[in-house]
Parts: sequence; C-alpha cells; structure tokens
Amino acid sequence: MVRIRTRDEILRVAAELFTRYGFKGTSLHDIAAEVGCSKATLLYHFAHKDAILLALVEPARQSLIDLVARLAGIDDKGVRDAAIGGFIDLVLRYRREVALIYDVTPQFLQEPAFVRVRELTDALVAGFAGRSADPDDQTAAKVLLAGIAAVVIDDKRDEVELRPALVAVARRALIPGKD
Amino acid sequence: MVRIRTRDEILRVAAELFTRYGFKGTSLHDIAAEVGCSKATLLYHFAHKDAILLALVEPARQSLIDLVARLAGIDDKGVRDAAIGGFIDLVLRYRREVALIYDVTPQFLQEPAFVRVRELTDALVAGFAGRSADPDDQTAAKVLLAGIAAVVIDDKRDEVELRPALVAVARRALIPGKD
DNA sequence: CACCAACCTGACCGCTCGGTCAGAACCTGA
DNA sequence: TCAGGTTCTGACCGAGCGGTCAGGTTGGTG
Repeated sequence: MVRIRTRDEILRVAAELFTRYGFKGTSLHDIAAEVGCSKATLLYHFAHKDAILLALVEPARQSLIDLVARLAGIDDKGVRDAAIGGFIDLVLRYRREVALIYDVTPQFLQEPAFVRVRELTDALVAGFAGRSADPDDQTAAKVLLAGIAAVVIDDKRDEVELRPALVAVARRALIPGKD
Repeated sequence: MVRIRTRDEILRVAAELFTRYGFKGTSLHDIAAEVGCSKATLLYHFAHKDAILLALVEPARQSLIDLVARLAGIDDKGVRDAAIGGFIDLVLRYRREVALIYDVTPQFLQEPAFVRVRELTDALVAGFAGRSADPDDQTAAKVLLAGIAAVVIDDKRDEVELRPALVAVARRALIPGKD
C-alpha cells in the first residue's frame, strides 16, 4: 500500500483553502492544521509553497495548451465557434483552478512555468475575435473571455445550465469569423 | 514654497503600489519608503493599512451608489442602456480604483464599508439584464459586467477608443429591455 | 529478524509584517 | 519670546510567515 495519500490530501485541502482565502491568505500552517500533519511534512512533499499551487493548476494549464494547439489548425471561418466552445468547456471543467489562477495573477505570471499563459490567452483572444485585426473586435473578445471566466468562478449555477447560456452570449457578442 | 500634503502623497503612492503589486503585496514599509517618510507617519494619518485602501476606493464606491440610485428611477425599457452607459463611464473614470477593488475581493467584501457593494453590483446585474427574470439573461449580464471591468483594468487602450467598443459589445450581447 | 528507504516531526531560524509609543521637530498665533 | 497643537520619527513589539534540519517512526523486503 503506497503512502501517497498524504500528498493527495495536501492538494485537496490546499485547493479548498486557496479557493476560500486566496493563495496569500492561506499559510502553510493553515494547510497543515487542516490536513492533520506538520508543516514540515508539506515541505517534504512539495519543495515550496508555490509548488503546491503549480501542481494544482498544472492539469488546467495543460488543457489550455491543448486547446490553443487545436485552434491553430482551424481556419478563420470556424475558429470563433471552436474557441468559444473549447474555452467554455475548459473553464467549466476546471472551475476551481481557474479561480486560483485569477487569484494569483499577476504575481505568478512571470513564474517560469507561467510565462506562457499570457501568450496562450492572447491566442484565445485572437480565436474569440475570429482572428480579426480590428481592435474593437479584440476588445470584445477580451470582454467575453474575462467575463466568462469570472462568471464560472463565482456563479453557483450548474454547468449544464451555464454552458448554453455562456455559449449564447458569446455568439451574440462576437462577430462571426469571415472566410 | 508649497507644502505638499503628506496625506495626499501617501494616497498617491499607495494607489500606485497597490495597483502594481496588489494590496497584500505592498507593505507599509514600501509605501513609506516611496513617500520618503516613516512608517509611523502613515499610521498617524491613517488608523490602519485598510483605511488607506478604503480612502482610495471611497469616491468610486460613492459613484456606484449614485449610479444604482439613478437606475432605480428608470423604467424597464430604458434601464439596460442606462446601465451600460453609466457603468462604462464609471469604470473608465475610476479604472485604478476598480482594479484595487477586484484585487482585494473577496477578502474585503465583508468589511463594514463594503457589505453593500455586493448588493450594488446585484442591482447593476439586474439593470444589464433589463430587469429580466430569465437566469440566462442574468448570466449574460454578469459576463458583460465582469468582462468590461476586467478589460478596463488591464487594457492599455485610451478610454475614447475603449468606450464605444465596450458599449457596442454590451449592446450586442444583452437582450434589449421590454416595455 | 535486521535493514533501509520513504515518510514524518518538533524545534528552530531569519525575516517581514502591521501596529504602538514616547518624545522630537515644526508651525503659528499671542 | 513662549505656549500649544499638529506633524513626524526611531526604536521597539508580538505575531506570523516560509523554510531548514537533525533525528524519530514506519512499513516493506531480503
């Protein structure tokens, strides 16, 4: 029986506390107390406090990378709808992780593992804008991108209800891609 | 020789540093060093660190109260456009303050001076949704509200360019008010 | 059994934080 | 000139932070 349970428990508790009190608002002591282990144990499993956050957020980051790669292979005509659907699916699947990333931005944006997040979201903005060069289209794309993320973070509606509502508002707000 | 009011200078510097490093990421020592005074001087002018933030944000909060009051006097047919225009004007006028509020939420949301902010934004959501009871309309309203605020916070475009773009995307995305 | 690596801990460290306090320096009007 | 309120400060405080370390505990394996 592998004793990896403690590590998972740390991640579970950390996600909960980071979500509730923010990253800076949660101390290693808080996490350790909730897990029921010592602070030193946390730092046995994770090199730094930051490493806990990175581990929590990594799956979402990987999904974002995948999404952007997928969008790169789609023509201008279809990219808007693919971006909308893909992004909404992603943030609904990783609601908690999205909240964590938003909480910790921009301080973590220059973390080596995170430098790419900015360019990833830039690619997403381009997708939302149907690769339009018009600044107003890009502004609209940013509004929707940030707005959807924000709603997903703190709205209590179920994702089954939320998804069509989010897709609908994005489709209404964003200019369709040209061919 | 004009005596620069230390209190004003503290607020100026604090706004700058809070914006750049966040509220928690800025210490009283940092502010004092930048102002060129002692930490004790800060606490002579402001009872607590929180009081500095509250003072910075107060004008924006008052404007929000005024806006919500104004919307209450408008009928369902016109409330959507009034809310859109009023909110966009407000966040463009108080870009920095909006950024501060978003940085510090939700920790400050239960501050006595801030308890009302949540209900104020709820009123705005209702306005954006043209007072519709449809949850999807309210979701759309939340997306636009949060999205506009987020864009205003970190977009570098001039407000003269930004305003029409923001109004346009909001009009497109939100259902017109019925009569 | 003994051994060893993985796992865990209490005690401790250096540092920064927000905040306090007694008193110095600085006006300003009498 | 002096008095007295306003403004400012260095020294200090207790608490909390992330992180280290030497050593104890545990459980599987030969």
